[in-house]
Amino acid sequence: MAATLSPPLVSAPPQSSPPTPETLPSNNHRYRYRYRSENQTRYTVDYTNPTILPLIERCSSTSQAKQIHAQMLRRRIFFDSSYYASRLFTLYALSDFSPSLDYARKVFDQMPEPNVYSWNTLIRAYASSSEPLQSFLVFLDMIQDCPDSPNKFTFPFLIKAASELAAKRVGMAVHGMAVKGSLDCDVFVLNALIHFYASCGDLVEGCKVFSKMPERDVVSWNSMINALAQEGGSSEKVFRVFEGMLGEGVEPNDVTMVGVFSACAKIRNLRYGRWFHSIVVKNGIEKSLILNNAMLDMYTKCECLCEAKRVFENMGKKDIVSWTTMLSGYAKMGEFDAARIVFNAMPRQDIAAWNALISAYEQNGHAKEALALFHELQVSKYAKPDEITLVSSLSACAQLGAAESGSWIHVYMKKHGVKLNCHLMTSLIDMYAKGGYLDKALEVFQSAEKKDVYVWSAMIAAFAMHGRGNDAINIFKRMQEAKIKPNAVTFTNVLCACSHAGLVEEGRFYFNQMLPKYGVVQQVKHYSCMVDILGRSGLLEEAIELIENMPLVPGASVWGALLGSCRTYGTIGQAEHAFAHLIEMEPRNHGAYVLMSNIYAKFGMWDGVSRLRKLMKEFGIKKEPGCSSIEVDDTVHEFLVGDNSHSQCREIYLKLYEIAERLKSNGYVPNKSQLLQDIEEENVKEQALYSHSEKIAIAFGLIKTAPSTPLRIMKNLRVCGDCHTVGKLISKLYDREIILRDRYRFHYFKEGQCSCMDYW
DNA sequence: ATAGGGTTAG
Repeated sequence: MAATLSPPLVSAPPQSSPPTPETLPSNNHRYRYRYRSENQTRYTVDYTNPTILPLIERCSSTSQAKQIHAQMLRRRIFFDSSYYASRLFTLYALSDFSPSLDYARKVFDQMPEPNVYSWNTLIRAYASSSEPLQSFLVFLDMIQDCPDSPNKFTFPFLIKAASELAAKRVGMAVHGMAVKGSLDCDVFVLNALIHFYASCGDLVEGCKVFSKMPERDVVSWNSMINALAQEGGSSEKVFRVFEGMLGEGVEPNDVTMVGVFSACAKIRNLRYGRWFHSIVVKNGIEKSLILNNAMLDMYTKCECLCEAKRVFENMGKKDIVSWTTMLSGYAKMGEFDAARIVFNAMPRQDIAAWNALISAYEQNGHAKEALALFHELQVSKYAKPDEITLVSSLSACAQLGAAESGSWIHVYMKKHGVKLNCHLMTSLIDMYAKGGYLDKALEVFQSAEKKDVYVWSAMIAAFAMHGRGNDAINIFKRMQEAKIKPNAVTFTNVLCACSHAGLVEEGRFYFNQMLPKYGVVQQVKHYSCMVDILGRSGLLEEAIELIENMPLVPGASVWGALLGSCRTYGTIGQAEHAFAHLIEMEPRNHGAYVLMSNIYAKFGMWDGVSRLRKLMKEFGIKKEPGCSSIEVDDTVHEFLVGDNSHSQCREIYLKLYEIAERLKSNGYVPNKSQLLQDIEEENVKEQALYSHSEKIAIAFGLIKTAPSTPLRIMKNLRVCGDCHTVGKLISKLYDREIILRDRYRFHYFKEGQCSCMDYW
């Protein structure tokens, strides 16, 4: 039948060619009335028109629609029957072959008297368009021009528009109008309201609507389940609501199951996940594409890749989400070979696929691979970096301390006109700070127009890691002036700043104010910061008291902080106590063994040292090798302790030798105390001192960069006492600033001094 | 005389 439309079944005269938006009057409803006044003569129209309706019903393309449209204009049906006009208009507004919503709008504006149905349809079309605000403008016109009142169909669309806009007050007003129009018993209206309140973040109100409903259908339950599933930390509630649904005998459908799987995925609950999977099978629920994807997501998040692979392979239809989910499943597990195979097998590699790989590399500590991929992406023609790519890549630079590469990305952003959102701002600040460019971090921070709590917190962290405690606290104060509410992250950074700068009073002050003044509950990490602050300044008793009285289970980080301060101030008993707790929680924490053995060595308890060493060997625990890196000419050079694999190894060691001689002739005596734990022969110790990775990196930097260029070195472990002394001396004797980032903070060596004032 | 709502990744 559709084929008979072309050529037109009614031979249309040439002047009645289909209208185009250009030839139509503009979007102004005054035209509607003009049409009427110009056409006083009414034609008799057969409202049971036998030809038009079947044509509209079978219409499946724009050109067919336009032919029907032309006929209706010519035969005046369009003007004389608001019913037929509305049927035609729906084709333009909602069908998937609609040329555009603008076009539909122009057709709408031609209708002399659009009926309620047409008004609703237009509101509906805008609600799910890119301009949901238009729904409300149309609604105002409707109240003005439409003789009939808005009905039960109008409200769900309006509420949907309010959800899209996350316009809470507007939606509440619509809710009020629905109540006034006695439409608040319509299940569609109420379901829309649940969804609306949830999308504005007001689950309480959503629950209220839900619980007051006289009757609930499957969509009501789904709206509730999905609202809770999207809210963080409500997974348990999702399961309870689901059980409530089964209890009331409502059959779950595929949308229900998407919600519950997403809740499982969020909290990685495989047990529930498998149970839901069995329900899908038992109830014969249609395994729609989205449902399959949600199951896939659940299994990958629960690290159950075999199961995920089975789902994936049994899927009839796969889309890009399916592929990306599978890909990031492998990547997050560190199975990068498998991830790459999926990546290459995908029908097309969109930016999400690249992001999945890049961020997995970055999150698993393979920052170099992440950056390499980012560079590969830039030469690819098929995908363009987006904000997520940039955030991951900047984080990779931050990890590496590769500020040169990072600032290159910053330039790229400026060149491509990427607008700085808060995520990007935070990443940039973090990258510059961790790369040793505190001033650049501050520059970005100051240029920010809008700063959210993370941007502020990142700047506090930046000052903290550079040992600038008071500046960090100042930022914290300014943040409050700007009326930004600090969160748990903010306080971690503030306390960390106090710890690095030895600000005991301030630390105590802010720690105690967290809950009463700011309503932020102290977490284990805040306690460990506090223990660190107290312990570092020798207040060990107070630190221990704090641990004993804390309302949470002291985590490994708390005991680690205590053990750390025992090295300087503690008794052997306190240290052993902390160590015992620490390895009970983290038996494979190599740092703990090294620290404890350092403490034994300090007390000259060599039997303790060898006992620990035996233990480590027995459990196969290896000391993490020291590794330092330096960025020269956009390339990150990495050196392991005692490394001799670099192509310029010979020059480096000659330089090291030269440095040693020069330092010694200036009165330097190597400090070997921190090596006692793992090397016994005296001469080897001295050699080891010269082979520490940060020294190798410094030597390399001295060779490869112009005189008086600052050197920026990144180290994976804490800097040892000897390297710290050497750093200070080199800064003076070679007239070089050395900016050394260790595991915890920065050291600025300049003219023989270090910014940490030897407090670290 | 026509009709509507809820969903997956990064």
